[in-house]
Amino acid sequence: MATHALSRERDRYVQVAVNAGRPTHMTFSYRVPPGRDIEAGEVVHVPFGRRTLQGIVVEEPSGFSGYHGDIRDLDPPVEGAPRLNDLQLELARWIAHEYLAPPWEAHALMLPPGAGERPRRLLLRGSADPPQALSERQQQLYALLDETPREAGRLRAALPGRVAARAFEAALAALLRRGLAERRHELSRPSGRPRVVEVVRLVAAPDEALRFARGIEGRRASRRARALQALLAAAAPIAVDELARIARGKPAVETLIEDGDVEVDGRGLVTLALSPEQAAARIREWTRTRAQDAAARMLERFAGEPDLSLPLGELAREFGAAAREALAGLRDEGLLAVEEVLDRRDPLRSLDVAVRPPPELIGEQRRAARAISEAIDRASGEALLLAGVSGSGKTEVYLAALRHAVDQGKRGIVLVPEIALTVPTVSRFAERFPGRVGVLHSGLSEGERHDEWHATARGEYDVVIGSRSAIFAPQPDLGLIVIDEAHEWTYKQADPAPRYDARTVAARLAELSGAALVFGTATPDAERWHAAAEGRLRRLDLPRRMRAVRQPDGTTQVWPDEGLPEVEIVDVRGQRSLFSGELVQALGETLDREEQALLFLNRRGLAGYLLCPRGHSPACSGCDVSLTLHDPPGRLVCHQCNRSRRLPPRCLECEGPLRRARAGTQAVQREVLKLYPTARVVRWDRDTARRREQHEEIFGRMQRHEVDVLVGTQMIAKGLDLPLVTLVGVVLADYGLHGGDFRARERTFQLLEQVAGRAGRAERHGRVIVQTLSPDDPAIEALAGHDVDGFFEDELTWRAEYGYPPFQRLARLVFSHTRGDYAAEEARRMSGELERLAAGLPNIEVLGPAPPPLARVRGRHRWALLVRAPDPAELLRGVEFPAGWVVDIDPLTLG
DNA sequence: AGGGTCAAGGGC
DNA sequence: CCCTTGACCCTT
Repeated sequence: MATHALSRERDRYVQVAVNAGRPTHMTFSYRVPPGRDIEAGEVVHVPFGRRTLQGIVVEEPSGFSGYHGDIRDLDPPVEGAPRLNDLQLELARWIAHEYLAPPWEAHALMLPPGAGERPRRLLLRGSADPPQALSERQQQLYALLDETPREAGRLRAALPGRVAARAFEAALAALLRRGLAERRHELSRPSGRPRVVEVVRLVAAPDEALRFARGIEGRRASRRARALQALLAAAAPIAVDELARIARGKPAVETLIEDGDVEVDGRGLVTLALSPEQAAARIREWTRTRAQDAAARMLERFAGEPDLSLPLGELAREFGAAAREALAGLRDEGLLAVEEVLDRRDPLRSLDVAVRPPPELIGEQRRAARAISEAIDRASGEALLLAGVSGSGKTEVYLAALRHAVDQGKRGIVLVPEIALTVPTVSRFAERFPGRVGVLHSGLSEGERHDEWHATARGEYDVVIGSRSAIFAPQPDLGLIVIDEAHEWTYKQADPAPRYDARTVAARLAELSGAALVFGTATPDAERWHAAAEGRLRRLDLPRRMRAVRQPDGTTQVWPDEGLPEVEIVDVRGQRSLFSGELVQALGETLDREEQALLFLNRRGLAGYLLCPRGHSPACSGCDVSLTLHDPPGRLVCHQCNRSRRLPPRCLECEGPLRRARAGTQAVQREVLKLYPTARVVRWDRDTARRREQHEEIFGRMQRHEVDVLVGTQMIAKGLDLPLVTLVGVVLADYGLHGGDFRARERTFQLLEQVAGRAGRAERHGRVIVQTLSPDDPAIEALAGHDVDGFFEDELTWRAEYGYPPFQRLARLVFSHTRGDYAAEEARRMSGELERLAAGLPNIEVLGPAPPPLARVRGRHRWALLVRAPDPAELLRGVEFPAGWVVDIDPLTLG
């Protein structure tokens, strides 16, 4: 038998990260249909159970999959589907690995906004005969079903009462079994789409269009047109009666005479009063239909302005009701075309900035900018710490470095805390890179986010400014990443997975792309301060405040300023009132000078702790961390190791009475008004401002000096420039110093230093008054001298001793369940399993289970474990976490 | 998530 | 007998 070589195609398989709803830590294998080209990074549709889901191919196809069950085929290619590039893929893989994140969630970070397709379940009425005996719930559901498919979730919500998912599924299953209901699955369209408008454009040559416009003849001649035509053709006078006969009626001729188009002499002879050209135009006008007329006018307009593109919607307004009909004819003639044009939704469209030349940098600013520029040129992914005191001109250094990057044909990403994404910050960048600044943050509409992302991907922006997730902006030719206020906690995503830290991701992205990375802050965080101290991070210092002075010629000159505001520590031990005499007096003087004051009170700590009047707080003997008050059992508990003790009746160190730490900006506001009833006092905290506009409103009022005293929590500490503020009062510095968390001191120091930096930012000298129960605390002493390095030297000594970050890393594991005893049991089981895994390995500790500060959230009981190791993720990677566990690598809070 | 399964308890 | 509810498993 004749045979030919069988080209037996070897099956190829891909691993797909599937968006399966409940996050999965697995990828799934699919066969690539023969003949299909596919590469890692492609967004695909895959069959998954009964449904079709969206997924991302995470590895190049290979000859075998490693999975021994049945393997299904990929669905046909998705038209217009996005695709991750190699860098994005590598970054996503790294995030999944580093943060134990589900692969879909890690990869989806890289997708354009709105690219997600959600699976939808549609239900409709089945063909079976109407119900026999149905339960009440089944009847209710059946009544909601209809011929038109409806989304299951909506039907469930429409049922009377709150119906649990389980109960809904059961009722639905019963209806499906009897053929009373049918279901369909589909994927929603991606919600992120470009907005297009249809515009009309000239496609013919202008003179051709004009020629065509003149050639448009009417189908039926009007009476007046006939008369004019006859006069034109005869080129001689015609008698009135004769003309009336031609025009089929005397009124037409009378109208012509009245309008002055023709003249009649005493002998009754009519002559043309118009030039032949004018007459021809009139004839055309009177013989055209509305559509023909509209067509002619459209052509004349477009011929006169060949680049014109008119939105389809405006056509009727300009050319009358027949414009559409006219357009159809002209499209058929190939003269005009309707094109879809991208209508960019631009969040900065209303931003009106004057382009400003950069100021001359001086001294250390110039050296810092040069060092960053050199790192950009080396393109080796180097990271630098720009440690600049408040007002030292960090932003100018960023701008100079960005300018250098752009001059080298590169681009930048700038991350700022969400709160700083206000008009003033963005304007500063837009002034230097007009039209070349994109923004990406949660305050944008989905459409704006979509358009900004795609504009970025097309390379339209030199600089993209955004919050945490802007680190994933698809900025081509990345040369510089700036992370402003790099100590801010908002850079760590805490809640839904992937729980990544944008600063660590940025470092990885810098390595992968070669971009230089700058962490800018007045108060570094412990990790970066330590890395700089060890030489792993190059540190650039800006130790002096700078003042920009506008010169008469319009340029800006920068001068060193007098220095940081003086910090006065006021010992308020034993004091009963909220304000010390010093603070009352300083406040009065500030108001007299018609300047502004900030009063800061850090009201944090969801669970309370105890504080005696001398500033002592009972601490855990094993963890050196303040104990947290747990009210129902009336005990003090350590949130790290769960050791607990009875409430001591008196302070363990000084026998003083112990009180619950209670704070309140509201009380501060009331106190100010009591002392100075005419002062305009405004409170700025989570209670008074939640949305961006509310923040901007308060900030705006402060800027316009409609406020004398601003009382607030950490919000007032952010890098906002308020030149009239000459007094900063810290009402009580101690609250944050004992927060039941190893990072509480660092956090408090950063906050207080930032708050202190708000005073006297312009030419006016600033004063800072810090009231405290712990004047001898090293954090307070460091604050008095603006001694950031001194603080960290002290802070890191005890962290090293007790094995906290940055010397060890932590992983936080929280299990939550509706049943408290089960939650505790599962936490104990996991703790046991981890202990067994860690046994014999050096340097790994499993702490807990302990109750987190929020031991019950929405009816679910929570228990927490802490793994302390040089790389805790390594230990956890092989562990199976049943539903209900949340794993956070490098958590910033233990809340 | 959304489908299954199984088992136990309840109303007819 | 069938519904309801809870617990659990699987999807390539």
